[in-house]
Amino acid sequence: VMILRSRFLDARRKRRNFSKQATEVLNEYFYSHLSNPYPSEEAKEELAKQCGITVSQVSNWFGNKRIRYKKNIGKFQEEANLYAMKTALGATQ
Amino acid sequence: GSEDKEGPDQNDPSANWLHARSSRKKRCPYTKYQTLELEKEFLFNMYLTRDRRHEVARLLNLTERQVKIWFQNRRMKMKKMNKDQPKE
DNA sequence: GAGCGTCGTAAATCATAGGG
DNA sequence: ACCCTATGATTTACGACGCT
Repeated sequence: VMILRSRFLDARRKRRNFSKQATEVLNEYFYSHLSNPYPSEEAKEELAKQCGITVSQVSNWFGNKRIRYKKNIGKFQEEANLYAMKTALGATQ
Repeated sequence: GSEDKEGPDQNDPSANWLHARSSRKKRCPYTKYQTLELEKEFLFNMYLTRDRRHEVARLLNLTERQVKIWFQNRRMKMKKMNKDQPKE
């Protein structure tokens, strides 16, 4: 009974990690807008479509990313450089 | 020179984002009982009258402001649930 | 013009996924 | 199996702004 109840109450917490590809798309947006990583509603919709997730999930992702990045910039430095290089290469193409 | 680092850092990007919220109350999770009672009240009606808010706050040992904000958040949650999954 | 409404968010916390 | 970190989702608490 307790199991059933807890499952019912927390059903929405069931999750799977996003695909590698989706994470890639989100990170590309995040690091290419690092000075203001706040996508508009339209941008969120576009990202959601590209990633195959909901707009709410995109919002969650950015909320988590911003705070976790800010809390430990050092940990994300490598990732930041990687995506910065990627966009730079894309631009020079 | 001081520019031997890569370009992207330049300044601290996080300092740029949003207000550095100094004096905000730390989030304190409500007890099971408090949440349950708030949910029951919400089921009864989604909007509180002044008197009801006062009463609920007193009963649950929360401030009226906390109760007000809880209802605001709860309404937003309901809206989000309807948006994400219209049924259940 | 004080007061409550929504909207978007920060920050902490929760619950689990995933990997060693 | 166990432990630990990463990660997505949820919960408090506000600021900004709207309406009355």
